[in-house]
Amino acid sequence: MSETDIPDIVIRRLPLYARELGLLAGEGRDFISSQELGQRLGVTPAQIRKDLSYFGRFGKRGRGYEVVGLRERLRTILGLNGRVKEMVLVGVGRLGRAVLGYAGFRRGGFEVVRVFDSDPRQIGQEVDNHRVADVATLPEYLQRTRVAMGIVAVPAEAAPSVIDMLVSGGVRAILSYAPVTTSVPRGVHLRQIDPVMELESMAYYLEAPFDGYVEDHP
Amino acid sequence: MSETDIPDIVIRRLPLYARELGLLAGEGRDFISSQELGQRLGVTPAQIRKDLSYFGRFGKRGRGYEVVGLRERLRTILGLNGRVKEMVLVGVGRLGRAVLGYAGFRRGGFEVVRVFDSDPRQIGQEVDNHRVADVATLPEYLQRTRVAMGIVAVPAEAAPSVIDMLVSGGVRAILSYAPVTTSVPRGVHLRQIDPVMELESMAYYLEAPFDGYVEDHP
DNA sequence: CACTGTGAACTTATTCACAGCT
DNA sequence: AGCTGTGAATAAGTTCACAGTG
Repeated sequence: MSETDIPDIVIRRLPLYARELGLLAGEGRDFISSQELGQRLGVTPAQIRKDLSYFGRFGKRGRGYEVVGLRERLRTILGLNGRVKEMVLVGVGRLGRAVLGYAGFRRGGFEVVRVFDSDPRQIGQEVDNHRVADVATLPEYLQRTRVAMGIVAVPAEAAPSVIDMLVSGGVRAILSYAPVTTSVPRGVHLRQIDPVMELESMAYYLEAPFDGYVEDHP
Repeated sequence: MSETDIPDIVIRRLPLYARELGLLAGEGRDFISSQELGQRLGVTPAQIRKDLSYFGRFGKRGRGYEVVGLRERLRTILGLNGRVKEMVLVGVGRLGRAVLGYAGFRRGGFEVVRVFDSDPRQIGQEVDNHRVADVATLPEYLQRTRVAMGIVAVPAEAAPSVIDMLVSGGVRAILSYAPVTTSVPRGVHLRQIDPVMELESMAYYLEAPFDGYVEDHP
């Protein structure tokens, strides 16, 4: 059972489960059934059980899942129980600074270890305890350190070339905030966060603001 | 053909198409085939054609799609060609301020029209040209203005109650940055942005950092 | 006996493949 | 000739339903 035969959509739900189990642990809860966990997450119990079954048998029949234990298992599966995951950040404009200051990364076990920018006015500045490095030094840095994750917070125009640099440098997981599609080789994982696209798609449901868009159907 | 029989997954791709068409228009491109558009977006041409066919026949056989025209059509379908979409923002901590300062919303035709917080130290302050209002006044404000979209940038603990207030006030599209699952009634659309979850799921692919997670399989 | 784990059934989504236009 | 638009075929994902078990 190699990791690649597990659907990505399943992998993406694991952090959701882990997150909720963390909350449950905080509430002092010992066991939880797929039924109740599903209710809290808006997911069917069968889906949770099926998802977990890709990785093993973690439940106790008649009892459910041990909250802390399952959370640990999931974090181990995700590779999150080793040391902090180091990331580079490219772009320290408004957005990059917000990312750098976001405490959630640190709390989740991710840490920005070096920040880069191409703007001469930024390079050399101190931002949130990081000296901003010239993006020209990024390849050398990646070569040397083998950092495997990167965050892209540069304008759309700059994003493709930045992403190329990251990929060439061996970065295999990239989170991009730039509103542009960029292709990456197989084996490299790129996730985009674009709040505007989320809003745009929700706008569709606000009302039928148009009528007869099918008027030219035969 | 009511809007509700179009799969949500199709609706979510429309902004992606519209975004790319905007870029193409900027490049002065007149027509594009589903083939080439698909290549640029990492989507199959058949998928693009099928998606568009839910709404009408927008292409010219032998030529492809008229770039500006299709973009306008898509934006109209999404309800984005009317006036600016007004939103409330709840939470003006670090994250909320970053959201407020993000120029992409304005560019995309979305505007934060009022900001709220529960922290007495924030209430009354001026943030990015907005006077921060007490979240206690949110219900009254929604009642009066009928603003239909909201952004939630409060800590996880506070998010469920804030989301409830928005829903009660008639907000039907909510973008939440809080790392917590909250259920909303049918008809209300909630999208969550959680960069940590994205990173966590990508971490899985970084390497097989574990071996034998199936050791207790039969 | 209340739950999990899981094949089988079903549903949804994607891709194929080609007729039909321009 | 080169593309779209679309039913039909295929693939992927979800849910059912129930045997098995602590």
